[in-house]
Amino acid sequence: MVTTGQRLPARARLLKAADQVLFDHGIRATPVDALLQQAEVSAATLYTHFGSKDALVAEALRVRLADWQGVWDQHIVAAGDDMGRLLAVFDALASYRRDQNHPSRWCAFLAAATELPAAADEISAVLAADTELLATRLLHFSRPLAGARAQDLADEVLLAYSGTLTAFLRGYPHSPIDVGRRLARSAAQEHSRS
Amino acid sequence: MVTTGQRLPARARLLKAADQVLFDHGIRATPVDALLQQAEVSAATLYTHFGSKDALVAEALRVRLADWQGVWDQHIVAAGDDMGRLLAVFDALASYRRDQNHPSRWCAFLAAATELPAAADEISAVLAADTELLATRLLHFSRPLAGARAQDLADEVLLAYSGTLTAFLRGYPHSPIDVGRRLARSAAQEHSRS
DNA sequence: TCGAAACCAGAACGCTCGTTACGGTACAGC
DNA sequence: GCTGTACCGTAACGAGCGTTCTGGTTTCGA
Repeated sequence: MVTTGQRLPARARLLKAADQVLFDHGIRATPVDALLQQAEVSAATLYTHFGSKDALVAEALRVRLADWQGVWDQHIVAAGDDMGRLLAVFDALASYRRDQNHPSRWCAFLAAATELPAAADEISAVLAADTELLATRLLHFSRPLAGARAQDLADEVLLAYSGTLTAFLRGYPHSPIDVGRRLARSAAQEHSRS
Repeated sequence: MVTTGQRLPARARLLKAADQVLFDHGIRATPVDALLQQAEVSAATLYTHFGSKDALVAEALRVRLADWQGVWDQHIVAAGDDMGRLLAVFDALASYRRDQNHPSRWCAFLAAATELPAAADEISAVLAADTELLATRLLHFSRPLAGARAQDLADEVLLAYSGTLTAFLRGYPHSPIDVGRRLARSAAQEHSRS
């Protein structure tokens, strides 16, 4: 969190602007000029740093994934018990969305995969990495709660999490994170009961 | 299901082609020419019938919503009990995806809203209609199972359903419909227990 | 102080795409 | 047979966008 009045270097400004504009108004709907204007950067600078709009998008997505992972980490260590660690992904989502001062329509990775179906592997790879991260961690946290059926529970929590994200796009229901957490908790209880 | 060798009229061919191509390769990624080629129709015909690509997209989405609703209807009447009616949406989804001979990446309405964020109201209205349909019906079927907390249950099932759709986009988990159904069932049981 | 590297504004290029225009053909109803 | 309607293939237009180019200015370490 840099709070000095110093201007960030051009590359950082571009990434920040991309994160702010791209995932709110839409990736394809945002022309390069809008990014340049937001970042107060010239076109030549963008292309010397990144080479193409797609490459900038990919890098912005990677940064975002790393940020999101960091926020999730914090909520995992702050959790008190096994159930708390499993459900930490929902607290992290609430925290991540609260902390970013610019809105995101829903999930940058899912949106990118939808908007750029034939995109370079670089871009779709970030969604794959996000899914991989979710699947691995949720399986890990499911084990102490569901034992042999941990995989089933992990799949269910991943679905609840994805459903929460999609609810932002639908604009319904109104507190999707609460609903998703409830859903995940009842799934966990269902598995730990048997 | 027309099985005659007769060629469909141009308007119907266009709608069919739109449904086949648009929601697989992506709406923005599919140029008008690809639709014309698939439908074996000239450009002039498209524009006399629909006026614009966006209008064709909107109409194709409306047709799709009506089709989907019809499939869902069938599975509702075929269901045997309250729980079956609530979960019929998952059976309908499985049936709908099986019956269409062309693949859909995930959900046409959610994809359209993502790809065309600033689209004419016509297009975003279809996602709103889909959400409205889901919310209304799920609330209706939740009542006999959850009574006063029917709204909570309906919200949860909608999230499970949305999560299932999103899982297709992620490519994970591998049988999202089964996972979604399990999630919805345990939510329903949780509510009927209390 | 010098020189290189980073950066700027703006114009220009080339391509894609949605849309329209043009001239011609098949065919239904009167 | 005539006429109008629906449709065809193709060419052209115009706008938007990603990318590159040009020429000049700032920044900053040696």
